[in-house]
Amino acid sequence: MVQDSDAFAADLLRGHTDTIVLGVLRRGESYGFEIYKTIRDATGGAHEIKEATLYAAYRRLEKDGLVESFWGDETQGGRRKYYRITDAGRAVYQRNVAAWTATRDIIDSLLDPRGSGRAPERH
Amino acid sequence: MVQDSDAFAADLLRGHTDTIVLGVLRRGESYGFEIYKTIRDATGGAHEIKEATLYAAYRRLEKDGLVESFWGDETQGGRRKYYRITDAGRAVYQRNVAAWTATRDIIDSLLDPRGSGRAPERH
DNA sequence: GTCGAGTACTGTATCTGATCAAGTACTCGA
DNA sequence: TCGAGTACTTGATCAGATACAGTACTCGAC
Repeated sequence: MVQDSDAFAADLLRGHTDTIVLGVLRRGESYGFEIYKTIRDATGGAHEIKEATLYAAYRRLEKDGLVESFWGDETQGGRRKYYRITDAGRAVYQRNVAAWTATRDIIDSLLDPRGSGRAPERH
Repeated sequence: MVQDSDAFAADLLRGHTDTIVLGVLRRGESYGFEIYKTIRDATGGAHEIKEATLYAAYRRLEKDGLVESFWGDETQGGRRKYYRITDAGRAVYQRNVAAWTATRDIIDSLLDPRGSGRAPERH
């Protein structure tokens, strides 16, 4: 959809979800819902990455060996599945950040967003 | 796919295609293949937005009234379909650039790409 | 004079990540 | 005990991107 952009259009983050999750886990292990809240808070409460999207990403990342999971030993109460980034995950993360940086600069140059507080083409 | 990122992973630009096309047309009317070449050149030859993707975007944008098209009067040779951004298109473009800027900063803050040549968190 | 590369546009089928919608299950404070 | 919040899961569906294929014209090379 082209039109709406209340705060964010639907899937502007698409394709970056895995990298974002790796970016959160790079700082330390965490569990599913906490990662979700971290991202939600980072987006200023506009939490446009939905739970289902993230849980799908966790599975994808684990299948690819980029994160590993284990159940926390919450003796009482709600179970939590923790995730930890692997070495392979860190390597992919580095590459994906580079890809993001390049992509970001390309879009910036094509959109030329004046007044965005950032000067394009300065180096 | 998480893994590969030779130059760009598959659809990192996803969701931004329409905005990018509007960004090109904002500078002046153009025809389909020329827009394609403009974007391809901007990406340093790594043309990750495919022709079919763009032609699909043109149709979408026209359907939504954000661009209008007309056939060029190439008296000799290949027909060219020209596109011109409409007022509605400019309005949407402005909003989408704002959405892009916000999205970009969120991803930047989550990825914290040090050494990207850009200092996060400065305001 | 035709052959291939490049230009230029189109259509259809398929893939994949994101989302919707719903459900399960536990905790804790009112 | 009831509702809100925490925490995870699954299945169906959507839409944009891509693969693949095709049509048609131009122009330089051979």
